Amino acid sequence: MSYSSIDKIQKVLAQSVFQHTLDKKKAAGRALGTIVEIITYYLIRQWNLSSDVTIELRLPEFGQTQITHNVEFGIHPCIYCQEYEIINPNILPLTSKKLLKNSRDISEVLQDFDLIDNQILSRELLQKNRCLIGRNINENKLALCDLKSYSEQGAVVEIAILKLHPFAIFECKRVGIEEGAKKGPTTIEKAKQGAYVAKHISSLQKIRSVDGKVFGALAKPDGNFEIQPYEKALNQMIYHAPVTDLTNFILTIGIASNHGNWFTSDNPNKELLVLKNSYDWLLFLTDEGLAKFVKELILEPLPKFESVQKAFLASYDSPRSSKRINQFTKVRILRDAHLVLVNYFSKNIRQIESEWFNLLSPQNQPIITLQNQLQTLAQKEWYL
DNA sequence: AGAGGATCCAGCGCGTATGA
DNA sequence: TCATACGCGCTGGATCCTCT
Repeated sequence: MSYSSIDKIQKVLAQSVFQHTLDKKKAAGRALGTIVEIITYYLIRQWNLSSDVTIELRLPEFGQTQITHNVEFGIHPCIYCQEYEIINPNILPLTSKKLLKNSRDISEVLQDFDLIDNQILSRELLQKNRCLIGRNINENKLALCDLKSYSEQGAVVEIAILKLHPFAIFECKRVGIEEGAKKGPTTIEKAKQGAYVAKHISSLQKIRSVDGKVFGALAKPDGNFEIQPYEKALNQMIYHAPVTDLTNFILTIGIASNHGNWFTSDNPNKELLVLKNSYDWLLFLTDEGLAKFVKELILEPLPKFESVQKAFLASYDSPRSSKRINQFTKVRILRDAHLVLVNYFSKNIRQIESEWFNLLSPQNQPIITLQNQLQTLAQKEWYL
């Protein structure tokens, strides 16, 4: 069976997996939104940023810290990162507490941290991606755990200490095709929600001149502003600024799934313009990319990919009961499905970069420039 | 009045905090 | 470990509003 578009796939999922829900299409759409997030997460990992990520972090607005926003993915300065072997994890579930109990080294690394007890790997072999295990409020640091390998004999975990404040964030959006609609989505509020967050979290703020040119106003510690053309300001921050200038600077990246309905002839919808003008980078996850992911890993998986399908179906294909928990999300995922995804992205990264993503802004830049900017920021000497 | 765009909101999913 | 309450936010259809 061939699926020509994600809209068709959404309908297939609605009929097959989401039959029991009140609104099949809506439920399928919601699940596809989760898949966009998963694709984004495994792309970030494949870009060698896996040690720097947080998921669903509450981020305060710049200069207005009483207002916070949950951001999907934050990329943070990493000031420490080390793998540790846990010889006897003492059966599942593997928790933050058990890490400390079984490794003196980890206890030492985390001695200044308040422990956050989370399950890194549950009895059912569901793992928590980028599991938060500690917080140091005074020094604005987070401790995270990433499960590297697991067997009944032991586990290897990576412990990373990150600065609380990210230097980049990713937000994902999906807008499906409305039944009977000839035009694109008119869900401006979604675009505005994303735009609001993108415009309120960084110390480098976007302002406009009377002729519509965009300038960056950088709030300096001494209370003054440094104003220059936005692109120039952004480049300076990423490539030349010392870390002391980067306090509260955040590069914003939006990922929107595209179904060819964001344009009317050559004119981008207002929704798209809002997003484009708000994020530093706006990428389309293509119809083909999302459809390929769902087809190859969920609808018609090869035997080696079946654990992804299993995790997806176990999460959705029956009425939701209090017992059932989703095992296919960016945060909680079946360990085997995670391993499949890591492998899939590693093998197909070139194709994913070139065929799954289109760049909307900045124009005329390849996706490698984004990767390069993120890595440049990650490699600055943050601890100085 | 009706077309089409803007806004609202139901239903659902998810993460966290809390407390037993 | 489990249950529950709560806050937040996503999707897509329903409804409201504006313009002609």
